[in-house]
Amino acid sequence: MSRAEQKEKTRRAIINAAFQQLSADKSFASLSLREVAREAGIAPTSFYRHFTDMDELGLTLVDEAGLMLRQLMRQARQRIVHNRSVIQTSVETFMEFILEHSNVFRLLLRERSGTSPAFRSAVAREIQHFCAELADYLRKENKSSAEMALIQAEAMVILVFHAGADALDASDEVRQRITVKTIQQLRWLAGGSKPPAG
Amino acid sequence: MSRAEQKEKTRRAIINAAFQQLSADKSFASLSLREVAREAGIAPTSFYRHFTDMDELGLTLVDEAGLMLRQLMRQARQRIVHNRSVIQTSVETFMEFILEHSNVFRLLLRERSGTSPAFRSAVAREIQHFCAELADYLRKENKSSAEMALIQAEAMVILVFHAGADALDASDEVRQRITVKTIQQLRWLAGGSKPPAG
DNA sequence: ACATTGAGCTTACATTTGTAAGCTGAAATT
DNA sequence: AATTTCAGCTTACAAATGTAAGCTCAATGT
Repeated sequence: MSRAEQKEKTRRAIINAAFQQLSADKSFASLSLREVAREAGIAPTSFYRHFTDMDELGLTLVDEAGLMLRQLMRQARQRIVHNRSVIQTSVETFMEFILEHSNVFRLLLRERSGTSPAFRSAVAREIQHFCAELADYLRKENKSSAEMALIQAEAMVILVFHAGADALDASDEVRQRITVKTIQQLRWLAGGSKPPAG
Repeated sequence: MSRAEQKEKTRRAIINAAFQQLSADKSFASLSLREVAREAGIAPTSFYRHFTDMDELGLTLVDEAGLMLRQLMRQARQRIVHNRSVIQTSVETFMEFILEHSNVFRLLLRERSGTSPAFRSAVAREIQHFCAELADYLRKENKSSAEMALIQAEAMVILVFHAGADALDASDEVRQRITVKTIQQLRWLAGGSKPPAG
């Protein structure tokens, strides 16, 4: 294995170790460099060959999370075409998606209002991308102004993220209830002037 | 000073110290027992005369926060009677209120999706009270079902809390924009079937 | 072929943390 | 007046943390 390959592999190991340690009971701030290094299978000091800081690692994780958001968006769009209600499909897709990438979404939700300014703005940027894409869709769909569409999208994203985070800790049954609830909330936002049924 | 009085005073000193150390850049989880004790002006080990744990202190803070929510609710209601739009008055009241108790609201928002299950459920309980009261109001106002009213209230509370936390770090001008945005979002939730103006 | 590079290692150290053990002195009780 | 209680103190320690210094040795460059 080439040196560059090996280095990349270790880098991934660090990133994956960090993601793995993130959970319902463990925030990024509570991770220690040593713990991450241990999980990644390297010496604590070797960490510095890849990141100057835990903060730098954190920002990398946020970037990674942004990627997943875009992946989620694509997946949702694909399903929308040949299905029923847009909102229902989107929320259900979201719920399925976060089950596979739970820690990513918890990271975003927490660091959005977390303690590090650098993190907050990095997360804000990623979520803004996501909102902007959603707003674009809404604007075309509803023929609303760009400004209103963005405000609408932001509200939707916050609600869905929160609902998602709640759903992660819930039983299947409760998750189903959360999904229904969220769909209802989004329908109101989508413009209560429309008839309630999908 | 009686012994009981003195003890209560120290207890308050600890609680206040904790609240003071909470800020945009410092979450509860990142507080240390020693730091809090130092700020409260007592020896680290004296802390245990009042709380068995940092966790127990944290739950006390959450209770305190619940109290403030009720206070906020009262204040908002008073203003509603002799004013214009309910939503606008409420959001503006909220924004003013959190400027005075910023750390309290940050605590609630963070621990709502934070790392400790005990905290999460404590916060959830307090916020549920708040939501329930709001839902009750909405139900009477809109003649909607209790279930729908609660779902509506929950969405409103999440949006307002997030907006509030964002507003805390913003300039007056940006805060104004956030307020307007939030009012718009709540109007949609309140039932888009009504005419848009207040 | 030899020299350089650099990823990962070991060792080491100063800090900070939570908390155990036990003392003190003033308030409360008898 | 004598005794008990207990809030707060000092001292002490083990564990964990971030990170500096410097070694190793295989992959690269010449």
